[in-house]
Amino acid sequence: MARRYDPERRQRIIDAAIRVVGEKGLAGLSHRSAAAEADVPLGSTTYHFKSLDELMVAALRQASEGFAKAVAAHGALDGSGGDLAADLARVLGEWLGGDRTGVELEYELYLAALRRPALRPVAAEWADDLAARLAHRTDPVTARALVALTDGICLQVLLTGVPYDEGYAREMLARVIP
Amino acid sequence: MARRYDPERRQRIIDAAIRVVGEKGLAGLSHRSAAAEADVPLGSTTYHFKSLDELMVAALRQASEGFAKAVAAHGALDGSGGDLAADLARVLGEWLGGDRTGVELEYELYLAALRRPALRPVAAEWADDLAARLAHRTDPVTARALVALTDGICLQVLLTGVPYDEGYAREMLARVIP
DNA sequence: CATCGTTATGTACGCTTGTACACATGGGAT
DNA sequence: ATCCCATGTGTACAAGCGTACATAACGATG
Repeated sequence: MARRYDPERRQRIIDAAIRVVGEKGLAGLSHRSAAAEADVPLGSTTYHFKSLDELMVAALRQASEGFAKAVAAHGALDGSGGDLAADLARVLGEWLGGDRTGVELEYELYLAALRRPALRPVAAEWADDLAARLAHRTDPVTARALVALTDGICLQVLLTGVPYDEGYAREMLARVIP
Repeated sequence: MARRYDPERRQRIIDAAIRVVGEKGLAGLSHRSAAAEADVPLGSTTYHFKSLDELMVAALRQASEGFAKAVAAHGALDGSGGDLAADLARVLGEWLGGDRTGVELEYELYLAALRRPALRPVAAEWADDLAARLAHRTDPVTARALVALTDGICLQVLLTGVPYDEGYAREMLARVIP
């Protein structure tokens, strides 16, 4: 048989699951679809992830961590001075500008977390991470409000099809910063 | 046979679908679950709603209209003077305070629209309706930002389990109002 | 080399799903 | 009275699902 004793089998399944969610949505993720995408037999996914929730948690956690690292690597939010609202608006623009797979995946996580308690810590973790990052440049209370407004703006863009308006976002974010 | 030629059959199915979504989530809605809840045979739901999307749109549209009417009847946002931020924060508090079925259903609709284009007009309609209502007390641009911040705050409450803090909401909403 | 536990694989079972379709029924038009 | 057609009903089918499980293959350990 091909590819037996694959030391990175589990990781490859997670990567495949992320691709599946990105393409077909969370509802399209199953043991079978992940297995097909990863090119492994069905039994392999059920072995590494006893329940489907387990696979979902692993995939979504890795996806959101990946995003967090991308933002961190970008570094736009790390500077201690300057215009925080403008920086955040620019990061949002870049996030929403290119491939939206990551964005949609993030909010799909939100949606799923509403009904699946197992995912709630993952969603909360992501929001807390961004809030903590913002708290370096403002107070924690304001940071949380910025996260909330950010979420709302992204949802509006994703749902209405209206293109992202960086100037508008910057102004509204600036209003929240005291 | 019982209850043949039921003139409100279609309506009863929609009501049942809303109850199903409230209890089991959007993922739990199927022709069969709605039929069982409405106490009608399977063929009846497939007759009145050719596709499942059709049933979902009908149910969620009615649910969001119901919410809009409830807010309108409350009248807290209609006054021309006073503290808009406080009023909005209070309405949110009442919405989030009691039975959260309606809230969860609303945001389930919101987030599900990300992947189901059929639902997007319904979600956009709901947001536009709230924005229009707020625009009576402030400018349209600010109104949209208030909707965004509102959405973000609600999501944070729903996803993190942190109790709703009306004072915090009022202050952050007030910052957005110029 | 023998043994053991981990990892891998294929298959099977029971269940739910969307959808199609043939048939029944009765109200309204003629 | 008769016919038509919208409405109602039951059943069947193929597909997809999660999960369980018996078996096989390997690495490590003795």
